[in-house]
Amino acid sequence: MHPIYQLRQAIIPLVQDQFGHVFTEEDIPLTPTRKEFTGDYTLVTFPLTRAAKMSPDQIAVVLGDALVAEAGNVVAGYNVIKGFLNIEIQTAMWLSYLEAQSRETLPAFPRLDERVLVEYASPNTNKPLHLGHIRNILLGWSMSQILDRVGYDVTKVQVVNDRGIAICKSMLAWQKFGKGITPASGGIKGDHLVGDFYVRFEEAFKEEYAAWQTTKTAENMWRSVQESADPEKKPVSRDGFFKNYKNTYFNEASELGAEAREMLLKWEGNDPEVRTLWTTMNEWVYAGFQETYDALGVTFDKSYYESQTYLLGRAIVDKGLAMKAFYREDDGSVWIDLTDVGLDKKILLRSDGTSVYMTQDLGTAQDRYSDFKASRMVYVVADEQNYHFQVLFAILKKLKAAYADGLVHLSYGMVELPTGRMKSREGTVVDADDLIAEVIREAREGAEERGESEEIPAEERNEIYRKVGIAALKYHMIKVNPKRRMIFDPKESVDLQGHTGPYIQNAYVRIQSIFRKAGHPQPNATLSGYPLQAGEKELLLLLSEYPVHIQSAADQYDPSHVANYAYAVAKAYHKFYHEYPVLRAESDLAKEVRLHLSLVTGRILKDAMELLGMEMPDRM
RNA sequence: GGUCCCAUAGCUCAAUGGAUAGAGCAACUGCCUUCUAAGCAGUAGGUUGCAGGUUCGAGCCCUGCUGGGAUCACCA
Repeated sequence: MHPIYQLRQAIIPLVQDQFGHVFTEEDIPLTPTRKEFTGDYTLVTFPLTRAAKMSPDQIAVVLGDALVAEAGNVVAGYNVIKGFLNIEIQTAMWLSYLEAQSRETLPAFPRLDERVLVEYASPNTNKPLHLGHIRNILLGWSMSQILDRVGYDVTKVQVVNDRGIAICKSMLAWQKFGKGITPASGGIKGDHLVGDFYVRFEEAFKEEYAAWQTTKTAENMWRSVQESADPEKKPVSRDGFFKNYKNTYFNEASELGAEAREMLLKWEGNDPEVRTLWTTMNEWVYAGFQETYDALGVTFDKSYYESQTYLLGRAIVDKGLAMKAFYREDDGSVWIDLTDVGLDKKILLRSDGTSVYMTQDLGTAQDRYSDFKASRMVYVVADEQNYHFQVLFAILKKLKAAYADGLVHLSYGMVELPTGRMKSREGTVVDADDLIAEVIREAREGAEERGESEEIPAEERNEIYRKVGIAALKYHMIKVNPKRRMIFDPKESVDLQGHTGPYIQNAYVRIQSIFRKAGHPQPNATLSGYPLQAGEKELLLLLSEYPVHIQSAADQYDPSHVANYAYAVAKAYHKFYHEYPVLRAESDLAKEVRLHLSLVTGRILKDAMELLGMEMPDRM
């Protein structure tokens, strides 16, 4: 049993008897004692001053004395500094806690018999995955692992945006310029091939548009704009005008635009030829995505495809109208008024009867609920869609959906480069596959420079480089609070030293190395009587906090809590490792205690990293 | 303009309303004949954007301001 649990059990009745104040387990103001003071836990006495009618110091002394007298098996002693009651736990408690921990496997959370669905990664099929997707994927994956660990049944889903004008552009460019190339014939990963044709389309369109701007039609248009310009307003430059006009041109005058839109219409009309091409190219993309997912070590329980869900939501519109939650305008469009909850009015059905993105999401939510009966749904989506999810959740609440109270938008900040936002037009998008290859290469070069792994067989060595490189990348992204906008410096993401994934792996590797030489600790060893030293106790106290950090990561939907905790443990272990010899410990008992500490540390590090999607090598 | 998010060391980030705000990187100094130096120890670096307020106690909560970002489509 965790000493802090017993301490709480001792404190509650004492505080009630002495001061008539009732603490619950959760609101006892008990924190780990800061390093510069002696003690294990600190009770803050200020909240008791009113009930006790005493000064904080007096309260601390009264409680300290009572704890020593009545819970002497738990509390060894105390000191009081400025109203803070620093409590020292009996060493025997810590040793038996360590014994128990090394026998158990991992922190056990009761199963909750509640399903939570996590949506993460919503790629478009016209482009390969990039840095932003990586953040999304890592957050979603680790959040799923963490929710599973604290007791939920987790279902992981992705939404694939596989339809629309964008994929038609790729298809059209492939028809025009592809000469029948396939991923196999061109030796190109499928998602990259399709992405290349998307770029190819944009280039061709840009050329067409530039040529058109020199025509008489364009010239006349520009002239009439100038003539009708409001003299009060700042004049628009010719370039500026045509930049703004680009979309209109695409929709109204462009030949390529017309062809792409025609393709989209054919797609919607189930034209066999277009559908076949669409299926073929999307399959290429999925094979490519799968490679990237494999490299990142993530899986999904189910994929939803926009082509199958984009018409959903009509039934909900009818229901909303029947419930009078929605209303119909004279032109036939359907709206919801959310001004009463501080939002705006939102359209749900256009006047021509077609639906919008929001309607589709309403339908998809309902669809998923009938698929999985999840009481909670977590959407891992970038913060540019905060408003969208506010509205979506508010609508579902108005519709009294059964799952309305369990909706969470795990909103994460956009990933930017030191040079600013990623712009596909400027070629500054960091490709996921390139980045993965780069971090693994960096891990290899780092190891070869050190020249320590030469005796390891090549195959195992490559596996180590992969684990180390991927951990460097993943840890770099997952250690920061999700809602924070992230500046991603590629140079730093391949760092292998300091506050990094490999640093944590290294602590684990040191532990495994000790076990290879000294064997594992005795499962039923008795550790009592050992005088725990400061650095040993510091490590043990930190280890004992693990479940708290998993729980807070789950409660706050923030895996970075686990990441930062794992770093703290690794740091404490590195320090311990340097300070206290294990193989050459001063006594058998000391050696046994340190082996136990190492065992529990290794287990927690490995588990924490697994929750974050990182693998541990045994050697590096 | 409305709404939401962010602002902490030169840079990237931590810090359940609790004590003297911590790490890493970069810089400098030590430590490999000793369990893996991807490590350890140390030096230096701060008016937590500004001004008020609440509190025994504020980086954290409230108000106002400044700066940055997102969003407010019959787009997705």
